[in-house]
Amino acid sequence: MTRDGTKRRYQEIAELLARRITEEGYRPGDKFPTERQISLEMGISRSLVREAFIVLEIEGYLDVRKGSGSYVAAGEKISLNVQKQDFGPFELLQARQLLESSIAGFAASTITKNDIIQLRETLEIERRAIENGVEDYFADRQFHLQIAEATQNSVLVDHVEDLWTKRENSSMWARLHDRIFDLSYRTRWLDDHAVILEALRHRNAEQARLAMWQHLENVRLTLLELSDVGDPEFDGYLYTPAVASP
Amino acid sequence: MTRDGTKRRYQEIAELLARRITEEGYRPGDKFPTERQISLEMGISRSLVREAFIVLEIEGYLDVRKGSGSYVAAGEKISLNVQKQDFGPFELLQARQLLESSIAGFAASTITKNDIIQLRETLEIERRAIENGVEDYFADRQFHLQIAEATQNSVLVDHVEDLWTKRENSSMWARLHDRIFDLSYRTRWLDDHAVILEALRHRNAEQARLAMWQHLENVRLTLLELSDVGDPEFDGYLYTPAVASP
DNA sequence: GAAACAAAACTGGTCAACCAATTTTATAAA
DNA sequence: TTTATAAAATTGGTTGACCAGTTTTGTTTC
Repeated sequence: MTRDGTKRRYQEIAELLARRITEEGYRPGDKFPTERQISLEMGISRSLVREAFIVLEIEGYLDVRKGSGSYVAAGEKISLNVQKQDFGPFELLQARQLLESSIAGFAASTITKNDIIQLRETLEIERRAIENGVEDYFADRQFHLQIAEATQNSVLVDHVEDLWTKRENSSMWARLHDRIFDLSYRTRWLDDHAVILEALRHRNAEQARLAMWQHLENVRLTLLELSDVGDPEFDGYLYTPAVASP
Repeated sequence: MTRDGTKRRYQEIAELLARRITEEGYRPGDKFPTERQISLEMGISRSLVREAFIVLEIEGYLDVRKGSGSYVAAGEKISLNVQKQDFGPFELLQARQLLESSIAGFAASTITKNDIIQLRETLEIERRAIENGVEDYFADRQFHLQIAEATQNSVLVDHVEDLWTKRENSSMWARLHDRIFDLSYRTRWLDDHAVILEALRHRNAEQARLAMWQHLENVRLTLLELSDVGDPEFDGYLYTPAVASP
């Protein structure tokens, strides 16, 4: 329906045809008249019928096959694939390993003294959080984000942000959350961060790339360890391998 | 999706446009590009765009008004996301150079024979398009996307898709569009693609990484050349350097 | 008669041209 | 300057022609 309440042409035709399917004894798998047949029958162009068919396909009434014809479907609604996706933690880590290590390497050539100072402050926040037994998800996230920001490329920043958003939306990761922050792994990861920072400070791209890779590899191994304790829900996520070391 | 898993064309386009609406900060009431604009931009007929618009209208993304245009509708699916981000072409290319070359390198270790065949087909579509002097934005996009898909990591696919979405939404890039597709550069880029494909076929990660880097460097140099003809609007975009060769 | 192959007649897919409603711009009158 | 009105430009709406896969049909061969 358009705003003023009038139906668009294709919508009208689609409703007519939908009624035909539901009220005239069509059953799933039955062949429906072709676009040409209906256009002749209704005295309209085939394009209009085609548009109506698209509606019927989306609404789950029809299954349209090129070269063959259209068939009555008994299906659920087809929906656009744009809603939030749920990525597995290992797939995510694989992607981070590949992308963030490249970004860290690049950042080594663009990083400023001020960036180093800010990273050092973030690291200190992380250290104190662990010391006090407080959760520090935000600082962890910020550390990685600041490295992306050091590239002075907003596209890269956007992508790293997206990686963390995906992680926050990952149902599997949410399930692991408690196990992760409960343990001493975070101390190791803090050391990892320090190594990365040192590499960046020396503007050593190769070393920064490797340090970031190793850090995420450590996270990956931790997750493997944690998810291996008998939770069958992780089947299918376990076999995503690490990317090769840079 | 049809029964055999392949998406119908209009659906592919609809998803592309839906992403554009949800992820690039369109707000209810905002005017959306016209059917003609998008058909030109994508190098496809308006009929295809029109079919995609019908899907978007049904799904509640768009409000289509005859004689006036299409407007973003106030539906649940519209994200409350803030302002539209407009990335500069050189910043985008820098990011692509860094990310896509890494991805190409990784893909060299995961690619299958079937992937190679499909890439070869895409390359052939590109070749024919150039031969006939026809624009084929989709094939170019698809080539890069297929490489990401060869990694079998949906996060990486998502990120490459996002890079192209950002490009489609880049106002600067839109301004350059005509100049780019008017020239013989596309032939060189086709050759670049062939070189990348060869490297992937030999499963040579180092070579694939380099070939992708070089390809995007060529695109970057072309853009530099085109934007250097006296358009003052490109100030500020010109100084984004290439990332170091891998 | 059965199997293999070729051709032709279907099918949906894509396109460019034209139609009709709306918006914008130009012009004239107040 | 403001308003009214008409013309032009821009938008989505509709059409018929042609393209590209499928299915059916006809022919050949054994």
